[in-house]
Amino acid sequence: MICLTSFREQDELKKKLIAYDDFTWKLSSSTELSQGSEILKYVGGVDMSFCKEDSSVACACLVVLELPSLRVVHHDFSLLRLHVPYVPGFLAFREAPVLLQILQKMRDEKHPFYPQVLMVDGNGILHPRGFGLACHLGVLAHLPTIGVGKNLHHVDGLNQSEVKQSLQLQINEHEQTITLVGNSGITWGVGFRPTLSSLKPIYVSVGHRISLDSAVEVVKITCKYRVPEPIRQADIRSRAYLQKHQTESFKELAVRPPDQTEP
DNA sequence: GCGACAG
DNA sequence: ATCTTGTCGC
Repeated sequence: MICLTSFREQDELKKKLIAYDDFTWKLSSSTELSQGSEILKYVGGVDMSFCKEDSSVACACLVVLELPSLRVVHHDFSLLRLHVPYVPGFLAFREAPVLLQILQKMRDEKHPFYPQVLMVDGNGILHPRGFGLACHLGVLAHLPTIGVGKNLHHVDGLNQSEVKQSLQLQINEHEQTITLVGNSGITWGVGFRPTLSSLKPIYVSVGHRISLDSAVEVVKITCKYRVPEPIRQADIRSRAYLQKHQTESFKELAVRPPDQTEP
């Protein structure tokens, strides 16, 4: 049930949104060979998979990859039953709580691989009210986040086929980007074709504490395939975890009939 | 008015 | 999100 409180919560959290670079690390490709300043090394990714038999049973996954090798150095899972439905524009209310929990667990343990930036499968400010899952999670975790959508959320006149057409017209290089400017003139994000073979673009937008330009840079250096590795790995691993623990998870998460106290 | 709408 | 086989290509 989506009501005013959800709407207001997004508005409240949105006041804390930071849409510029607010971190100390640099990309290793950075021109200024930083003396003493840290390099971006640990990139996180989150995703969730759902049970085909019961779509309320889900597995949330957090992975951390090491740059520049793109090797997975950490992963963690959470198997749970969701009680909040998916409603377009309110994805965060369904997925953010678990993802936040997994992140906090890692931070509380003072894990050495705690991510410097997190990639989220879901949009950032590319959202009807400018506050998608990536923003929501970023603000709550106080972590730089990048929104990555595999489909375009139709906002401000933005349209999937037009974006594709525009990218087609670019007879440019291999990887192609197009700035997503809506009817109002607002820049919502970037459409991006990571590889030659991927006709379908991905949609990158600011999550929290990062600029669009930096977000796109990070996406570029993490793309082996169409979907950036951190998200792709979280996707693969959450799905595998769900399948491997399918039998057990059904027992644990099964809805049992209410306890009947025998007289 | 109808349809479209991240995962 | 999930349902789904083969198939073309490096």
